[in-house]
Amino acid sequence: MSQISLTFPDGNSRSFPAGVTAAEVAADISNSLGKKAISAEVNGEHWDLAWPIETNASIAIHTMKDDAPALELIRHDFAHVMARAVQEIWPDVKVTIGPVIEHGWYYDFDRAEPFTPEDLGAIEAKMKEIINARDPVRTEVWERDRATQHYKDTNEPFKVELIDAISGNDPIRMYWHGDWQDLCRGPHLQHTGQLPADGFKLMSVAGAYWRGDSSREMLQRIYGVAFKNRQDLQAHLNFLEEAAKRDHRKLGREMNLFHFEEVAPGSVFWHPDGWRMFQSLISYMRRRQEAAGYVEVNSPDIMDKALWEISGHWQNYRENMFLAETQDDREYALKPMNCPGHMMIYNQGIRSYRDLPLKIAEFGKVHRYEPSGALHGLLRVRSFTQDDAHIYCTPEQLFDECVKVNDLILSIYRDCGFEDVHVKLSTRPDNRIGSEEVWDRSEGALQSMLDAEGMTYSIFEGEGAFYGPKLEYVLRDAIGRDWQCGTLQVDFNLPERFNSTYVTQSGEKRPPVMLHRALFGSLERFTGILIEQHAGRLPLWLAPRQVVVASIVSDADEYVGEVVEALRVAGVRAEADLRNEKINYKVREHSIGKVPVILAVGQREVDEKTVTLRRLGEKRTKTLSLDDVIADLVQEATPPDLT
RNA sequence: GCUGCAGUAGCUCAGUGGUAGAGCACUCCCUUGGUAAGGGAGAGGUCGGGAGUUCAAUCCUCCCCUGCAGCACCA
Repeated sequence: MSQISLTFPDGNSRSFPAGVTAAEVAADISNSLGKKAISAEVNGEHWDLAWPIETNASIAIHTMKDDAPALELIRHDFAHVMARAVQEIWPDVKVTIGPVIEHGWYYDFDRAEPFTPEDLGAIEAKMKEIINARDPVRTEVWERDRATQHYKDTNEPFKVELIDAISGNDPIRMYWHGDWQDLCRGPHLQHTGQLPADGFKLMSVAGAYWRGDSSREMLQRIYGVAFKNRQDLQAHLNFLEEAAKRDHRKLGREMNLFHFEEVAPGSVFWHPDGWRMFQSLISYMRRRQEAAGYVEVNSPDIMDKALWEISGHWQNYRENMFLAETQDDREYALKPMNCPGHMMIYNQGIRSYRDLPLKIAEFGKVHRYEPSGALHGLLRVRSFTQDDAHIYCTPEQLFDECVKVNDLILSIYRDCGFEDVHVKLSTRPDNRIGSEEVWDRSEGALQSMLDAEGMTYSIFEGEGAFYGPKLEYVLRDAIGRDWQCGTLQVDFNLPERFNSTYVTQSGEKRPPVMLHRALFGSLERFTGILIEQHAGRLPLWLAPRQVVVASIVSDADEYVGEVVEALRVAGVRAEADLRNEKINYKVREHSIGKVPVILAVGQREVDEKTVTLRRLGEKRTKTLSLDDVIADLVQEATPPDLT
């Protein structure tokens, strides 16, 4: 029998017979490790204890103390145990796939009747039975034909299709949890008793397309969360509860920022305070862009179909456009994007290489008929304001301009309180315009910039815009859903479609390279994310209501007026609350409204010409001279780019 | 758009085959109270829209609209 050499994390190597299992290796190291082992890492691959090792390899043994592999196994075994429970209760249900996701797993089932909340309770109970039974887990590699025939015999058509999709080189692996079998690449635990019976919870049922394809069957997906123990589970459930309080739709109501109406689904009615926050962001961005050499323009909201035919939107994007009906026989559309308007501005007059890079910016409101199911508060709307800009430059300037945009985005996000930003590079989609060579150049420009800047990013094949690849700067909402905010896109196509040119040094006409970029992305979405990020407790410069001056006794009313006036003169947004209510009541109400600073004024403050300051969320109060408070607040309310 | 769930006062929600209730918010009165709800009174609803079943529909059925969760989509 041939021998192989296994190298352990400490650098030592030992010789084992080829085909030794990870379980045998663990037991060989020590009895206790043999008992505690749950899986291994072999040459970087998560390895089932039962799998044989055939070649020289590096190996590490995992126990339940290793969080990442332990949770991976627990969640994956839960997926199987849940599927088994479902099929034990409803034998006719067809199984499909059940992967591990963040915090848990899901499993997709094909069943005629919907799962109800009561069903979830029954499934949970059955799962606990399976866990208590401590059924052994075992695995075998099967021949393709045998596996296919097996699933035909057991009437599991989805599994047959899955086997077809497994590449010829990969083993077709079967797993059993007790007598229940599933096709699975593994690895898994050793028996169902290793699962924490009080560490999981079934969360929800929702529809999901088979293989993510909207033309295929809609299955029923059951989501579960799982942790190593009851405490971790409870901590997660608490987190979700807390996150729900940060939902911008709820805070938007409590802070009286905006609302939605049935007459305009997906469009925002901004209230005075919400609009103030919105305008603070625009003012800030306007200053940042001016400092970065942009010029601001404004282009029409409604333009003739002819323009959209040139840009390609009519052919590629019409189902998402709002069309405008009029008395005349021309066809108009509301702009879904600002770029064609900017092309018209670029094309006025003759451009010289001396004009480049030309950076045209617009706070442009665009309208897109988004699918009804996609709408989501401020985060996905049908009309929104982009902090849009198009940079026209020479091919030689392209790289530097990409670097500048990247730096600007990161700087702005930092100012707004976002430190970690996920960057996605989306490459050429199936539905696209432009030659392969142009796409190569565009994608290359973005990627080389990212590499040069030392950014970490992930690549999403085929998810680019129809006219060019894009970088997406992604921020997370309160419960961990990702939203694209900033974007940077390279476009060699539009300038050609619009016959845009500039005159080079040698006097010939060339099409410029065009960059599409938005930093906030959508002001509406960014506002929503900001609210969730700060749980409504916005930094003073963004808070629509900065200070409320509240009287404690009516004898202080006149002085309250003086304090408000002094604050306003100093540029701080202040308002008086003279209502005939107790200070407790006023504090509670303005706290719910997320007013950052409450200045309470009673007889004492009147006599001493002071104010008593209370910060949102703090119990502690401080009595200070009015002048000191104003100086501090003015400083604090200054936007980060002006400090 | 798809699957499932929901829509009753401004908000949060209860309720019934015989045209409706609570708390908070709102208005008025009393109260001048020191940091997250002081007391009382009053006003407020075509029960999302339409059709059907029924002597009678907010309640049952169907269609539509809107929202929520997920999927698909997201230039």
